Amino acid sequence: MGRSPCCEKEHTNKGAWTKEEDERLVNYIKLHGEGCWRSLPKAAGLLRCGKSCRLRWINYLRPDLKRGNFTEEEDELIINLHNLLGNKWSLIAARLPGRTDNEIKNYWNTHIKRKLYSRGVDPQTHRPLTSSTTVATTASNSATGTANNTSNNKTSSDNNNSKSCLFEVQNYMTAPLMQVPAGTIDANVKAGNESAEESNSSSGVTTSEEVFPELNLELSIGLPYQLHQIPSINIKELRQQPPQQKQQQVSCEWYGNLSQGACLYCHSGFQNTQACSCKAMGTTLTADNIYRYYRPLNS
DNA sequence: AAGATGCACAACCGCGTCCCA
DNA sequence: CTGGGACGCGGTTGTGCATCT
Repeated sequence: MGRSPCCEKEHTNKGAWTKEEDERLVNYIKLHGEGCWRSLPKAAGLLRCGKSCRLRWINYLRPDLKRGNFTEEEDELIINLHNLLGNKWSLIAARLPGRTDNEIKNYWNTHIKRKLYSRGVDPQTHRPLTSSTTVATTASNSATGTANNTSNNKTSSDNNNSKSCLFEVQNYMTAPLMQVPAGTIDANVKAGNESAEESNSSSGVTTSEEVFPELNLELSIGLPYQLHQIPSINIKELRQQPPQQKQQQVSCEWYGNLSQGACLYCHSGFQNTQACSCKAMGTTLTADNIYRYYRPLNS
């Protein structure tokens, strides 16, 4: 059974937004706030579907967006986060203030992939572009074996790699966070690849229980200043909660359901064990601990 | 100067998830 | 429990601009 269309396509504009449309959208959101995207176009006098309005606002018109080129620091952060999270652009964007998932995704595809190839690193697996890789990665690397052809990488192997990456993260997360040294990615890559390849070459098979030492478990990755910000959880759903429920629901699990915040553990499918420190802390997040795991976009 | 090609990025599309009646 | 609406995400496409030939 098909889904009903999000809008009446014959009565909506498509393509590039005009300045007037932008102004209408911005003015409306300034007055009424975000949300209720389906009804927004009509209320704002726009011949657009709600989805299009939402995208235009989030990716282009939002006042807190950072303009201009990515810094070297941001580059490295994106690479590290991609190593951890795979193609979870929204999660990555949540760690980069002022950047959108779409922007990061585009930047990844146009710049960072090339940068990694030039370093001899496979952008999907974050491993050296050599043929001596593990059995587990052989299938995916067969596509990346044509390292110069990025378009060839847009195959199902990409998906497999993303899933594989997340799966690896999940495996890692079975270890308590504090037992993992907060080393740098570079150091871990250097030390880890050798041991990983060594163990793989001896066994010949990568099992789901094996770990991948090059992954950096320092989950407080982020631009430094945001770690000290006091978050302002100004989310629609939170406002709608009865007052007595608010504190109780500011929990890891609760926030894990919101795309605007990101618990790296929960979003990676990790639940209900000691490694998920935000759960272990109890149900209340504090200003001290929240930024280890979350960065609400509208903070 | 003009067409071809490549690049960057805005925008679209389809699907998954959540929530509620 | 179930079906449908709304939203968000990731992949893909379209388009304008820059560079090359």
